[in-house]
Amino acid sequence: MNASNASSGDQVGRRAHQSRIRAGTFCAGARGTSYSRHPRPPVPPTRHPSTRSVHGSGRSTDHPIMVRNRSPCRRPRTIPALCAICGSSPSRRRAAMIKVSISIGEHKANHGSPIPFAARAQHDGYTRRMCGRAYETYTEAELAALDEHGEPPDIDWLIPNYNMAPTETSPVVLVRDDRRAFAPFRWGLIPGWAHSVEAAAKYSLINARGEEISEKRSYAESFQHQRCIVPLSGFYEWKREDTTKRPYAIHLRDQPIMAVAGVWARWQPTVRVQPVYSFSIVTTAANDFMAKIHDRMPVILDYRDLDHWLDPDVHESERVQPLVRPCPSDWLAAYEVSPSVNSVRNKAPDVLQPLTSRDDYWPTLDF
DNA sequence: CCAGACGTTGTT
DNA sequence: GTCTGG
DNA sequence: CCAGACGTTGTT
DNA sequence: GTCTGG
Repeated sequence: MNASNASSGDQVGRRAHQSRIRAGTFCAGARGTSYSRHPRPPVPPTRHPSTRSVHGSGRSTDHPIMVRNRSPCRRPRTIPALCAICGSSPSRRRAAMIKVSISIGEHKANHGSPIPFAARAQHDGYTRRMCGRAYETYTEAELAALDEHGEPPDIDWLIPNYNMAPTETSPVVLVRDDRRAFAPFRWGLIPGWAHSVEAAAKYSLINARGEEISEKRSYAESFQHQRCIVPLSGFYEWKREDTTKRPYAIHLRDQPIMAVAGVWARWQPTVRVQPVYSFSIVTTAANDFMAKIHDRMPVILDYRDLDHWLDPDVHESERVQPLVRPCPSDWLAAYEVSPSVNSVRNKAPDVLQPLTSRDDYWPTLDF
């Protein structure tokens, strides 16, 4: 039986799927989940993807009741002690300090830059816009292509994810005890020395620029000793034009699985807690095909290079770095999808449906 | 030496 | 505007 | 990547 | 853990 195809079982399947994802454990027992190779998603329901409510809380300071009702018991409104530099509230600073383990002094010291605040926000650019969404619809049988003996892995946690976002769990392939192994890792690298998962997330370690990965403190160790493959059916990329952004699904023309280069890490704050295994996707400049959509792309490896990439004994940058390059353009194809994929909450297969006809499908042969 | 950071993309 | 969570 | 939150106190 | 900045 095929859970993702049965329309009556769709709701149930989806709910179970989501709760499994929410659980966020890396060995969550999603037993016996199977799905077809190329699921035929149901017709997309009409959606209003990004209708944002603009109105405020509905309570303003000049609300008649608020003005009239000045009982003597009421405490005068006090202005919270906002940071004079960044304007952050005490609670926000406290939260930040707890999470990142910084002191008040550090908080203030962080404002040492001579660049005015508004400009600094852009200059420092703690924003995240990158290769940040993917999908995984392959089967155990298809994963055999990544196995060293060409055998399908014996795993019971493989779940289709039509809209995979950072913090979610993905299968990775790595070398463990001298052999390739499949394991469910969290997307977003958490280096072993990170103070917390949240603190690591602040640095947006979901992508590693391949050009400088060996020199970055957050990645160098992983790049040297802990490389992995992230098997993706494809990934989403948003093409920006003027003020619009339209999502595309990008996939291989000839293979159901792209072997994306990744690096992984193990994080274990104390011996009492379970370690968290996580990964980051290595990115590189866009090839000609991808450049039509975006200027960056994940490193997609040739299957013949998997051993080389995964080999923990290969640690010299000169031997690994050559693999970090854009794949040939003619490996790829793409098509536009509905903006419903924008929301990570939309997990149903229909986010993969071509937006209109196949007219906007971009086989590489178009070049 | 110690303290503190450790990142990406896109846009300016 | 900026940060967090998925 | 995008969407959505962004806060406190005191009481259950 | 390792590098950078003061």
